[in-house]
Amino acid sequence: MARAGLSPELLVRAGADLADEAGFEHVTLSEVARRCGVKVASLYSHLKNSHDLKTRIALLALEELADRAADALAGRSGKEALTALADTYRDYARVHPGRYTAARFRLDPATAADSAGPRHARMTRAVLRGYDLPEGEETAAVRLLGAALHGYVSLEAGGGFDHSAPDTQATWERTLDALDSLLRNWPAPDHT
Amino acid sequence: MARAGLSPELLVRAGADLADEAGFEHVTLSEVARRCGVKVASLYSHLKNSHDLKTRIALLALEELADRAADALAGRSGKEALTALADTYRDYARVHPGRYTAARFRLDPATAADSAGPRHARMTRAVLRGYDLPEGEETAAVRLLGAALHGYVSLEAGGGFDHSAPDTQATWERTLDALDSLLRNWPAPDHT
DNA sequence: TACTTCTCCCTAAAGGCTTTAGGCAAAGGG
DNA sequence: CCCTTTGCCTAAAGCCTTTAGGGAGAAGTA
Repeated sequence: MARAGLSPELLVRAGADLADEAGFEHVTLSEVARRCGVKVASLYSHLKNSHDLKTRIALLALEELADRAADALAGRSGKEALTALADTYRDYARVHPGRYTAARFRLDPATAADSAGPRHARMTRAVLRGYDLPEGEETAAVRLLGAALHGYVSLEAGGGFDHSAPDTQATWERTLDALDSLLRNWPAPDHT
Repeated sequence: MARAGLSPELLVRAGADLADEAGFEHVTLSEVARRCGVKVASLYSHLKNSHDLKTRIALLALEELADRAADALAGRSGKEALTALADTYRDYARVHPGRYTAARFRLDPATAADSAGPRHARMTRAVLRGYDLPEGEETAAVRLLGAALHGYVSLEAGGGFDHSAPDTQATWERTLDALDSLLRNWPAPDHT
């Protein structure tokens, strides 16, 4: 039998491409094997199981996304940085919808800690450094910003905006304007 | 054979409960049949197929969520309304995580149009009526608000906030303060 | 070069989920 | 009371995952 030259990296890449084409939920060892011209059982020498494949695709996506975000952020601050980070996420989700979904795959704590996840958190905090938020408000702002960006991108990808009127590019720009404005005018805690 | 008294409603309810217990991605006709004390093939008299079951669970969740939101919004406006709507979503997602996930299940356009989805959109717009947004900015605000709320709730549910410091209740309240403030001070389009 | 060892991919098989086809018996109308 | 309808069943085929065990290249050693 001619050797196919499999490796975890090759399989993960094939799985990630499959995710982008067919959706992350359709990523299957069988299909990956088929695409690599190999029998399913052969994959088990390189991957623990199906969950392992999905985890590795998630790690790949987080890494790719963090690399792009880091490039986009270099040398920018304030609204420019906000826009750069946001556009990076949105563009990635559009070009690589399956990978983007994979990036949300739930990882166990140890794996998550070793992933590029923390890099993403640091980059978000770096963007916020361009705004001077009150002491102790950073975590709330990180979460709001993360939520708004992820929420927008995932609703858009999920077709949630398909049946309402204005094109999503316009409302995306307004969303970034609004977030920028919010960060520049972060409200004091409301004690009513 | 004693009749089990199946019906689409019964099966959908069983499926929704299963989703809440095991996660929407583990909802399976086999498991639903098992829980109803019935063989799998029997389900096909009541449901078209597995996708049909998931669709119906999604419709149920959207409906339940819209009913609760409508109750919570009754008689409120401004920040009270915003908080009521937001808390409804968050509480529902915490008590019924599988149903909440199901509510994001992608529906075909015709089904979506007939679902409670449009009610949700109308309620969000109703909340915004309590703020006077500039002409033509409503859709952007609807999307930002929907994105922020869904994003927060889904990141929280997905464990995205598990490994950072402050408790999520506090940052949730700050998030709502921030969104309220943003809606009260919606920025003019930025022509820089 | 010839032999050994290891690695890689294969076949085989068991178990789970989905879906369709066809049967039997309980419910319910005439 | 019969008979039609309906509801749940058995059977079977197809696809996916996972484990066990085998054969043939590739690589190291003499």
